[in-house]
Amino acid sequence: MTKLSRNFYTRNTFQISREILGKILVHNSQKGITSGRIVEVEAYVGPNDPASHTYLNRRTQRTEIQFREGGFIYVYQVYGIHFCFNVVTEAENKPEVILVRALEPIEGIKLMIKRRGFKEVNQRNIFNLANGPAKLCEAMEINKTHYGADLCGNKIYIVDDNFHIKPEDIIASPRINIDYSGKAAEYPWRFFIKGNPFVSKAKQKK
DNA sequence: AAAATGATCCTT
DNA sequence: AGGATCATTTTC
Repeated sequence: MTKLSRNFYTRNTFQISREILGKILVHNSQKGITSGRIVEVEAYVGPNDPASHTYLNRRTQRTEIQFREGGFIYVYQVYGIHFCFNVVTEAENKPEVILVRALEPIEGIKLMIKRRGFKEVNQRNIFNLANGPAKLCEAMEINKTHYGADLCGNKIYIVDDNFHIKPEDIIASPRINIDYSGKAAEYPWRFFIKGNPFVSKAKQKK
């Protein structure tokens, strides 16, 4: 079990996207520890990516953290209701991120069930705990207060437990819900673990 | 100051 | 297929 350090994050976004699958996201919160294996992500590669919040280098209060070096947390709110958790990648002034879309719950399942507002711990609920970007934020209790936090710290971080995924078990497909971005909507920049039942319900190839 | 726009989820 | 529900950004 080793915590990923700075040099893991300050690299090519696509390479990290593939390598981060199978790693474990941990939140050491006041109420207890929750963790889950990352099974689905999407790459957003900045100035040249019409689907990215930093397309054409758009720099606002919201996107500011993306311009830092890799390893920091980018949290944003969508639809006024939900939060999405992203990992900042690459070197300073290369505003790229990886959106974490789904987790396979590992630790603190009872706490996650509670945060999600489910009544009981059953298989169906466990599958629905974190199989979507906003769901995992609720289950892990990640919100705006974590904007800009350092993944190299002790609160929220990612660890490697030597879980191995064969390269052929990583599926690349188009990203979800970015129809507004024209041709970029077709780019295969969503990555998930083949056959994993915790991947989000969005259209999924065989 | 006001309008438009969602990197979603849940229910019907 | 549609409603919830509001922060962030853009436009006037």
